[in-house]
Amino acid sequence: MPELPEVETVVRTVAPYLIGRRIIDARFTSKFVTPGNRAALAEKIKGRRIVSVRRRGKFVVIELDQGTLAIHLGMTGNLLASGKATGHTHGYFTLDDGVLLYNDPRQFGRIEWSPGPAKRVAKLGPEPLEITLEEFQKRMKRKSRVKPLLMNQAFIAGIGNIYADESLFNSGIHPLAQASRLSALRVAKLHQAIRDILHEAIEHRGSTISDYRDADGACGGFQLLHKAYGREGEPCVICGTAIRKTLVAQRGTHYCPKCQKR
DNA sequence: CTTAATGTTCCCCA
DNA sequence: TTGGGGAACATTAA
Repeated sequence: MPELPEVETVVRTVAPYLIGRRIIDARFTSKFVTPGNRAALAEKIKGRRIVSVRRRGKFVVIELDQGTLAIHLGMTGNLLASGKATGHTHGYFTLDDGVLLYNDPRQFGRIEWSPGPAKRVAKLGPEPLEITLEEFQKRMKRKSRVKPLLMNQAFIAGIGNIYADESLFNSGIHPLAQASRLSALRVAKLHQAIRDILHEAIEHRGSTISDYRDADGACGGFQLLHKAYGREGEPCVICGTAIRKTLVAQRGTHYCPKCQKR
């Protein structure tokens, strides 16, 4: 569920509930979401005060007065500022004012604590909304196909399946095009398309395909504006050709066979 | 019953 | 070292 725009929306909606709060108690119930000693993890954060809540790539980074929590929402994770625990609640934080729930049916998400700065975000590539065109051009000199490269979090942090498809559609680039063989003009178009798509998706509070909700439980709205993702067989908004769906790096990939060239 | 789903990681092979 | 293919993780819905 969560790519950069969704995680950004979660951070913006959850931060006001969390900043300055003290964690009174924490409970974790999944050996997948919280590998290792879950009781020890709870003890480490019990009594800590929340200093800041930020996004890095697809991670929610919660800075405590001692240590840092890095939360990845995986495919079906939700961070909610209210609600009752269910069978899918694998993290439950009692705050001095309010609660914080981590729900995740598939349990692909992770909640990790580091004594210092979040260790998990250290190896992430640059933020797509901050990288300059020059830096982007340099990094694109790779033999990899362009779509899997965009989804590689060490290459650029925050783009997933939806926004890779949408960015490639908007720049007219075929998902199987080799990154290093794209002209400078097309690289510049892609750089701009990524920025435009992510900004627009954040404005619309992300895309809700199935599970994604913000911290208040609200759906996003950007799924209504997708031009490629999830539109197999529907007409391309530019040329009318049916959008095609194939498999690229084991992920469903949507593109216009006429507008997007290799 | 089978397939696919907003993600990541690990193993194998070239 | 880089890159591609496949599997694994757990659950639900079509």
